[in-house]
Amino acid sequence: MWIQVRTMDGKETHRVDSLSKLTKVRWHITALTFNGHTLFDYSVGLNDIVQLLVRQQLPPVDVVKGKDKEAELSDSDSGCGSTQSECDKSSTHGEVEGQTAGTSAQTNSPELIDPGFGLYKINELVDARDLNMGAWFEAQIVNITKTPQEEAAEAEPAEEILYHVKYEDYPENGVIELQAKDVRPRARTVYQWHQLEPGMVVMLNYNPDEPKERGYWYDAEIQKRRETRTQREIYAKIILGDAGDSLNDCRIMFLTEIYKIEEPGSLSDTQPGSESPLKRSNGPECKHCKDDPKKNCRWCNCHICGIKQDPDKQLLCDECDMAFHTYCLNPPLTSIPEDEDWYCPGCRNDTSEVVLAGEKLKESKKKAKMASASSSSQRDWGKGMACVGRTKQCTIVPSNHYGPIPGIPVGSLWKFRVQVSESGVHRPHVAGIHGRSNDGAYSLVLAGGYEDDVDDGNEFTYTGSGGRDLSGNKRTAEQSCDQTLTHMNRALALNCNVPVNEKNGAEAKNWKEGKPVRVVRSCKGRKHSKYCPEEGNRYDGIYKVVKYWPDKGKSGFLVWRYLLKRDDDEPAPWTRDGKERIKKLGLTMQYPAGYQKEKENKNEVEEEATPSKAKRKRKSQGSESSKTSPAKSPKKMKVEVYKLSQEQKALIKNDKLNKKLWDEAMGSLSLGPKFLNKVEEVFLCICCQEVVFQPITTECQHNVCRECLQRSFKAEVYTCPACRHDLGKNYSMSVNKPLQDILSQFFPGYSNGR
DNA sequence: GGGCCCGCAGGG
DNA sequence: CCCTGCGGGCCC
Repeated sequence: MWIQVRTMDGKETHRVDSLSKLTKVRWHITALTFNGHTLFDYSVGLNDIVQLLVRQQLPPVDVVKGKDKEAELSDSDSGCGSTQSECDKSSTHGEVEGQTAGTSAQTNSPELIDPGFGLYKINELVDARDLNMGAWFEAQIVNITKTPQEEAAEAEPAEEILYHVKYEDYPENGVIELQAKDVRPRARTVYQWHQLEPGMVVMLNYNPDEPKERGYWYDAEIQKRRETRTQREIYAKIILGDAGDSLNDCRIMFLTEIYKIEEPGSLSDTQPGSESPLKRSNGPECKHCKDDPKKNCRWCNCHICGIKQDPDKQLLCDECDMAFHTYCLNPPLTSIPEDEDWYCPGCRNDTSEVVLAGEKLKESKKKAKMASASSSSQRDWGKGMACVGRTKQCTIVPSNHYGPIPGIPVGSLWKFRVQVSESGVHRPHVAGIHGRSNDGAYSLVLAGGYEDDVDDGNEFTYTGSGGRDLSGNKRTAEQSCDQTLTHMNRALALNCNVPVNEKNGAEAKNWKEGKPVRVVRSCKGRKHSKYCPEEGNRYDGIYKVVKYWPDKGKSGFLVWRYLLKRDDDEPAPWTRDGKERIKKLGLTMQYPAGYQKEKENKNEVEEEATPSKAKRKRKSQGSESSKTSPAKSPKKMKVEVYKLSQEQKALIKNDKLNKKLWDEAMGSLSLGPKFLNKVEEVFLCICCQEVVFQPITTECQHNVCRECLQRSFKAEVYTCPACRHDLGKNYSMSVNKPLQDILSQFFPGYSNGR
């Protein structure tokens, strides 16, 4: 188990591995610590992202008073966060004075004041980088300070100059301290088309979220310049920050607004900042109404009525940042609440669940009921695979799907049951049979849980579940009473091609006509069956129930027994054909992401702990050590190509609208069964993240579920969810039937229940 | 090695 | 919501 911890402003991210339920929370994220509560107390779950709000340690009262409170709280949404952790500031005193002086002076007296150091003057107009997004904004310097000697001494020997700037368009952010590298003279030179060359680094307008729209001003390296008779194109690498994040091959939309990056100090002897260049235009603040004042917009105005009026009666939700008229709420509020934070009805948590600082953790009802609450055991759960949850879910077929899972060949191997569950082959975590008592069983696992079962590979007997006393929060136990033909036992009986008989059992007249059961063999069954794998769990193919009958188990209690027989064209893993096929398909043991195989881990540790001289020598020689450990990577095998049936080929050809996508997918036929993963990926709906159902193929060549697109239109968003191409309010949604047909053929029944 | 017993997932 | 369960790590 791992969790990710990051601060609300995104400035600090920590990944914390190998956690367990009782791991005490003791990370020091800047000034913040938890006082020893456990992750469990905080209901931190698997792969959760934990956001911490960095709070300032309160300085003496007189300092707080003089401060602009807004400026001190980091504001992540406006995109203009401050530069450093607020809590580390110690020299707030003098700065406050400078800040206020600068603020009041700014608008009225543009006179430049030289502080005697640095490259800029107070009141100079500059461009300043926002450190969160890497974009540049027009700003003005309101003060310039040096880092106090004693603070700088430890980190960097040289003293550092801090420029205190105010963003012109974001007065609410207050004054931000920036280093010299994040400040530069205001851009004033626009390049001509013919001046632009690949390799040049310039500043231009780009919108990473919606590349065709106006966005913010980024530094970018020109990669390609193309000119035809009718159009000009520039592609550039957008630089998102000085950490090196960048976006390659971005088509630039605003070619007549590409600015030269001014060198620091380059203007100091002319009249810097005195004449203000034309204001650069950013993208609309609201992408929904494009800042159209005539539109009622539920995103930039009241989220309920969309009307702009009464801004003083609009409450901002501290979670989703939407505005709400006090009188639009249900029930309406008569006044603005006094509390510092306010959450809209959609974001508000049950207040009884919220733990305030210093308050005792409340016991939740669910946890009170969980065994761990009452047990005195101090066992530390959660460090392995015993109690983890799934990290993915199989959605290409529904959970009540009969037959093979598309893309998962016989012989597939997984180390843990949770992975088998993720694959969709056998969904329950622990249970041996997956089924529904009024439908049938979809899969079962042979794990030797009932020792009197016999297994001949092609044919095996299986014992039903139940008849055990599971009190004490157990999952298995000795047989202690009779089993009944209910629940999963009845489900498995229903697979048998004969009317169900709950008293005497029954035998199929034509067993092959029964419902198919996916069978997984686990290494645990190896004690009794040589057909079970030596390690992990293996998918062995489709079996059918030949007959079932009540029997007396070794314990003396009644159990239900089933005889299953293999009925699958794919060869069984233990046959020669099967072994060859496993090789051909390159099937190897799958381990969970990030899972370290124990043996290797141990060897590694041992070697590290007690390195003999000889070993150490060998290690330092490098290449030889890789020879001594057997090649970990399996030999690259040529995988058997995925074979399309004639019908499939015809259906693909029919889907003319998606020819390009199918060409792309077919490029992966050589991946064998993984071809279907590619199809899944190519035809994933960007909204619901499942294979598109009742797909609409848009004019911009994207595929979305009809339902998902309708949902978008209902919210008055009439653009393609994938690329934001405008589809128009009256867009007629017609399902791409050829695509639906071929997808149903690849992923049978995937649309059930959608 | 063997008993204990946890959260999770699924059905009903 | 409740009940069930052919896993699997922890701890003796």
